[in-house]
Amino acid sequence: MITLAKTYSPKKNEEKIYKYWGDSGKFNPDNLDLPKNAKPYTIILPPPNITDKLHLGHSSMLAIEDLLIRYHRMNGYRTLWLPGTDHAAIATQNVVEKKLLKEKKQTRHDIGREKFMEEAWKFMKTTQSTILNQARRMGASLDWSRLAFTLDDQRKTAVEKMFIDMHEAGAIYRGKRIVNWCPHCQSTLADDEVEYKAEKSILYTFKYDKNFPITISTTRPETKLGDTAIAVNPKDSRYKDLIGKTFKANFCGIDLEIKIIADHEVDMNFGTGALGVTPAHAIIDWQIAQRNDLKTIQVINEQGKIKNGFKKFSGKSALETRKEIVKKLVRSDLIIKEEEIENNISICYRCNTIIEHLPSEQWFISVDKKLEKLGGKSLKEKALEVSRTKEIEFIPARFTKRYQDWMENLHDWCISRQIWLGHQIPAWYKDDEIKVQVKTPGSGWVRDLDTLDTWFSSGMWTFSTLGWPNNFKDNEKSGDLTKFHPTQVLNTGYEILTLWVSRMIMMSLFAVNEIPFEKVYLHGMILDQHGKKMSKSKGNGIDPIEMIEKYGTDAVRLSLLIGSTAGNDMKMSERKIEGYRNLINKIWNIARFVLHQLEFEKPTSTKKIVDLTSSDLTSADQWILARMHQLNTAIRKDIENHEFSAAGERLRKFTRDDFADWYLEISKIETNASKQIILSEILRDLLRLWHPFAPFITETIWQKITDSMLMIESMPEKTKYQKYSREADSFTLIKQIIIIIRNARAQYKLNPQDKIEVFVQAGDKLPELEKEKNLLKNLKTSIEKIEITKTGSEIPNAFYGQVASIKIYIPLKGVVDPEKELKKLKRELTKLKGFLISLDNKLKNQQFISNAPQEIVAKEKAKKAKIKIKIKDIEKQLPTESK
RNA sequence: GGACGCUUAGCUCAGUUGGUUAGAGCGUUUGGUUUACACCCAAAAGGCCACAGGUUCGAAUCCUGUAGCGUCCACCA
Repeated sequence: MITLAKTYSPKKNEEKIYKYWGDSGKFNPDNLDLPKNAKPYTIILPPPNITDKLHLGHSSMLAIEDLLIRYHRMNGYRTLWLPGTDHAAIATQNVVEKKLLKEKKQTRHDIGREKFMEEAWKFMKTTQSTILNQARRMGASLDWSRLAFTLDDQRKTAVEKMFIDMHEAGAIYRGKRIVNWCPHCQSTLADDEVEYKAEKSILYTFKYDKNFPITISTTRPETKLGDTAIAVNPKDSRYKDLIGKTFKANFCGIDLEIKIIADHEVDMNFGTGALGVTPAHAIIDWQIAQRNDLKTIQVINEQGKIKNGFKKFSGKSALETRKEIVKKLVRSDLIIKEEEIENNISICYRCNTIIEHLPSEQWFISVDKKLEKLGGKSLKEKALEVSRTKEIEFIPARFTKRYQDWMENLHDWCISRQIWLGHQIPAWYKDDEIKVQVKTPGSGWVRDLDTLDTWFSSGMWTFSTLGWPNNFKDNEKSGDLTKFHPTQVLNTGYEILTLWVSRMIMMSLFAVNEIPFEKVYLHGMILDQHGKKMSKSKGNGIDPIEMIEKYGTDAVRLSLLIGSTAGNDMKMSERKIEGYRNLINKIWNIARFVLHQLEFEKPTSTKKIVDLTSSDLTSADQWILARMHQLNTAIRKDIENHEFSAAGERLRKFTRDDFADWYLEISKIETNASKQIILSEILRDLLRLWHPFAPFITETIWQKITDSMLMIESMPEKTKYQKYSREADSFTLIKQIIIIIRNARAQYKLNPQDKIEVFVQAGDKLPELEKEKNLLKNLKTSIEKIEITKTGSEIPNAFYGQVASIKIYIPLKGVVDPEKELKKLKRELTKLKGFLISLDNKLKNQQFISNAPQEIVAKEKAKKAKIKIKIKDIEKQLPTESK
């Protein structure tokens, strides 16, 4: 006989179970016992940044993905979940730099590139092992044999090949552009790595010098040292006469040559309607300069200081210079207005330093260039096409629009970064020559010191992890790439939809000529109980590992899976996790009861569920089997629709309300021969269904009752309980009677020892209820006397009672259908009634059809058609369900 | 400035093509130690579905507007 401890202890079992799974090798799809044509199911884990340990957001991602993976593995798919981590370039470099400064009081420049990288690798190795261990604690069934890192050797080969290929195809070019420059990180930033902070700044309205004919406005007077033009709107009558002329000006001691030009981008209503054009330090100005062939004068250098050649300003910081210039302008009486305005300043997303816009030589990916490789389409066009044709589906669908809007407005992507941590760009320079290749072209050639944007390597993630480029020769896939690409789902937070997802789509289309994934499931953020973002600095974070220690992994997983829907944020609290710990314990006790009650020995049943006939079954048996059928089919639908919360709630409802609270109670009274089969089979199938949600407890119980591994068992057959799907009537009646008795008991405030008499008017159901009389009496109802008759003529027709005894009269009129069936039928009848009324009205009012707009007529027609079909359905049902 | 989302019980949220009386968990109150479980069981209270219009026989659900909250994008000299 098998016994279980009184409460389930996650701590005692989880590590053991995870090791058991891992040792079996079954995380690796190559070790699964599958037919050759088994369909693939692949998820590539979005690689967590290697900067820090995992937070609850990662746990949520792991829970969702592991659920999908386990579900599909149990449904016979060739299931691969591939783990990895991301070197996160700037982010990690900053962390390592901070650490270096704190521990050794050194900067990266003090120790040099090579030494720094040694430190970085040491750091990354430690963090990686922390992250991977955390993933294991979450129960993630990742194929560790395929572990990848965005900066490892295999990925290095892939990244270099990609760069060279794209350069050859003309998709990568080197050019001078205004870039976002972080003076602290000493690097360029991509547009979406720049953040904005609302701040009050002063808008100065002034003239360059006394004789200058036009007044301009700016919040950054120091950049005006590099002005080469003033742009006005061509429609602006105030400046019409000046357009085309060039003026000399002496701006705070610096000589400027200002051309007056017309440009449609200029807003006539802002400031004076005249824009001082500083081509080197503003993006719009740069564009205006390009259009009008203006000179570019760079004022601010890479350190955020004024460049040489600006006399006394040279070498001073931008802010200092601004103050001096303002002072000087005031003294010369050139300032016309100073007003405080609310504007956004750009800051670095990593270090919050104010960004400078500088012209710089950088590497770019061209998103608009038509590429031969893509059949004459540009990366942008291709990436839009796959979302428009629904080749890639976004869940929830509303994110399709966000993706497309963003894609349409995408500019060329600057991919070079002046940092050390990352993939060094495979480009070589000698005098004015550039060669793009990995090995040095010979003596005198110097390699580009820059590294690639971190999204360049993570954008290649779906195929670089599956063996590209080795597995891709002559446009033919081989190996893992054939087996597992395109992947099925990418599950990630909506905040990196644009940052990452879009890049992956472009890179995959270019490299392997196919989409990287079929579906993008976007999950929300995990917030604290007040709806605030969890962050280290606020100290409001919940540490997943701490919660796992306290409540067990299964409870943490359930708290993340149930009660959250795609694309929506979720508030998390410890109390929630505690609630699911209780549910986990309930499952444990259900198993404990089943094993104890039936003195269950393994292996057992000779007969199977499908062999049972209705003569073997009581009404309760039939009812639970019918409920089980509903559960089994609905769960599949839920998971396949990515409605994990609904699936979990359905399971909880069945497990607790139906199975534990009703059926197990009844099995204490009824002891027919089929009980053992039903109890043990439902227990087993419940464990299977729960497994993707709560893998540890289900496997722990499974190990007690079988010799196999639950993780690679099959889900219960879809049709397993089908033959019982319609046999739930009698027990539904019993449930109703008991609920009425319980209500009466509460209403009359009876004590448990108070006895009651019950009279049931059963109508057609008399024979069935007579059979169940015993069950009714024994189901903790304290019924002293029960009388079931066909009609109510010889029994009292009202409640009446005294303190210690009460008689309850329960009329059951005619046929009582299974709740759901009845509800459905009634809904249809209501619709039918409504339709007839509306049809009547519309016939009376013939103008409707002729006057109504086309789309409304069409809608009406569709509605009618729909209802007509329903009427047919009802007509089919009515004879058997007659009233 | 542009786009999107949210507003449902005290709290956290479901609510699937419009359809009898709007659901769940937690919390609260009441009763119960019934031999799987107090990490339990039974029951009760609690909702003008943000507001105002509209479409419809019928609206939490569809449309328009308003307010509050939130997210993303762009960035203004």
